[in-house]
Amino acid sequence: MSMRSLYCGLVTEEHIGQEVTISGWVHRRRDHGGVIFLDMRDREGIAQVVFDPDTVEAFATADRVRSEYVLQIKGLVRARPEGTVNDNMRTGKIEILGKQIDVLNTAETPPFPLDEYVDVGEDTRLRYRFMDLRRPEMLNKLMFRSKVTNYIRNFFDQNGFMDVETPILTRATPEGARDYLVPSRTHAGSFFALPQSPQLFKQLLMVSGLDRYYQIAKCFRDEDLRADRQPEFTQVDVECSYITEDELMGMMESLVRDMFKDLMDKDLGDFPRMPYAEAMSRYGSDKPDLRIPLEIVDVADLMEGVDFKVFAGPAKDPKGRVAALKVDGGAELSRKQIDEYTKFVGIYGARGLAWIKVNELDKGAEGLQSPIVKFLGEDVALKIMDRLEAKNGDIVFFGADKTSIVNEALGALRCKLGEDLNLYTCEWAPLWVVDFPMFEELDDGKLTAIHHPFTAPSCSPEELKANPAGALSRAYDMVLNGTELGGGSIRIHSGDMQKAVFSILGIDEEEAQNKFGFLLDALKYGCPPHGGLAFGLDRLVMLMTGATSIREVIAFPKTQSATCLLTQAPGLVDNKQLRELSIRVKKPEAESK
RNA sequence: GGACCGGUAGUUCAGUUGGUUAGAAUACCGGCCUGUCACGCCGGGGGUCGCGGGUUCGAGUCCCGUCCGGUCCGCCA
Repeated sequence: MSMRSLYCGLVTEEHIGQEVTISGWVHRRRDHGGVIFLDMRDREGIAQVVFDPDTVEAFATADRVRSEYVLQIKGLVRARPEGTVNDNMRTGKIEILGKQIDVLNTAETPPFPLDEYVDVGEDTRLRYRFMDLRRPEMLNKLMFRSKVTNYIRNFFDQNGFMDVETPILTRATPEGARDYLVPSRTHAGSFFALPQSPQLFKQLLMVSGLDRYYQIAKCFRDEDLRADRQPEFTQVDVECSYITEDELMGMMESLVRDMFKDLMDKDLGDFPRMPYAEAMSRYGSDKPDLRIPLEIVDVADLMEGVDFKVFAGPAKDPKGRVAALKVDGGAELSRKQIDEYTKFVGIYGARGLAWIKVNELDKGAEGLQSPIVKFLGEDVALKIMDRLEAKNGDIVFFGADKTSIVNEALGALRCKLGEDLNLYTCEWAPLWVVDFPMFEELDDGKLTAIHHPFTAPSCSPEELKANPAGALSRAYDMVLNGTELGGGSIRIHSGDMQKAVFSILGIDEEEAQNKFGFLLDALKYGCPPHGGLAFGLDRLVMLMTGATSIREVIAFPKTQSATCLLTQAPGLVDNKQLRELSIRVKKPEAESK
């Protein structure tokens, strides 16, 4: 005897005339005195059950049940009487005439409404996440996520990839993000770290000859949170032996493209490839949102003799950039809006936001409205308008500062304007960003790896050592709508190259041996050329579902302060547990519950 | 570490220049109602105004501190 013959949401006209058993929650109860309607809800949707006073016992029970009671109902599927069809419901053409109700469980009044008509605060939702996930909107996102992971597993399986689990208890990595640490009981004073990614393990699997590996892997980083960053998140982790960048990018691109086609009927087309330098120059970002047509244009060469103080920036900096961003029709922006954008670029370190409104270009500089034209000189101002192909009604914003500040400020402004003014030219804009530099210079002059120190450069160890700052890497990032979806590279498979990179990063041989000895060892024993990539699964599903935060596609996410409102984690532990781990906590009050 | 926004009934919110007993909608409880579908009508109960100080004759409102939630900067090889 089954508790259910079919899901509420899947009752259709096909079942008319059949006796069915459904089980689910009371979504809504409408009591008309002489007739009672119960909307019954389960994972698949909602069906209306009608109770007639003639069925005395069931009617009495229907009178008594409340929201979110768990019921098993036996009844007869029938077409709704004429004029009572509800076209807004998938099951709106039918109803179930209730014959028998079993109350499987009662429920207290829900802490917040489970319908779509009220936006409940996220803290309340997270405290009662088990109720929040009952909402069809949330259930649908989790069901979609499951479809995505299933699609991914199928894809890799069909392409000859092996799913291998790598350790969660592993070693702290000295570089990169802050580690989550786990104290070892059996080795007092020593700690495991949770993996920031399975990077080194998957490379070792290539040394082992697995040839093609993938894993849907949990990763952990103890850094501050954002809408698209959680301390534990999921990566689709991939690594292949004997593969080129082109093959790898092609395969990953087809995975994403096919998935969008099959799961959402969206055609992403071919992903364009853009060198890092071009992305930075045209969009001020290594993950440009190509839905927005605005571009950043250099204008420094037109400004010989101009005093750069007009930009409220520093005197002309040899490492600096002077660039402009033209917005079609932007002359309509009010002074107040421009002030807000000025404040906005300030977040990124810009000391001001110069602008020129193009009112009547045929009047020459007279037709320009701007606080800076008199400082630029009319001639220079017009040359800039000419280069930007500005026309009446446009506005041009300027950035002049250190290159990184100009890029970040104008890059962010470009995205902000795109959103505010709804300048999007398409729904989906994927691309590959390629030809990343190997290293980036920090303010103290030291070099740091842009990707990670296992990324292969596109030159020999000798060339790398001769000009590390100029070296490009064999790395690639997949970007969709301004979000970095995944990144990867061809890896270093020779010990000499690996040592050369460590040395450039200021890691001496002893330190390298100490921290990465197992990798250097592995490279000695015949490591095949290999490369791979990792997708951010949460971000991918976020974009696919239109969610504005990855918390919306994670069943039990953390708050911005990295706590769980549902379980109250992290929590204090008993002194006994601490003693077993040889740990003493500094603050006395934190030692006891 | 920093900037900004928010915290008032179960929920979503309003609350004027600091001034009577802090309101609305919805949810909840009771009553009525045989075709609703966010049913409707009548009635009722429900408040640590996040917390702690301060100013004041008087604080939801002003000031200081603090906690919580969120967006962002830093951070995230």
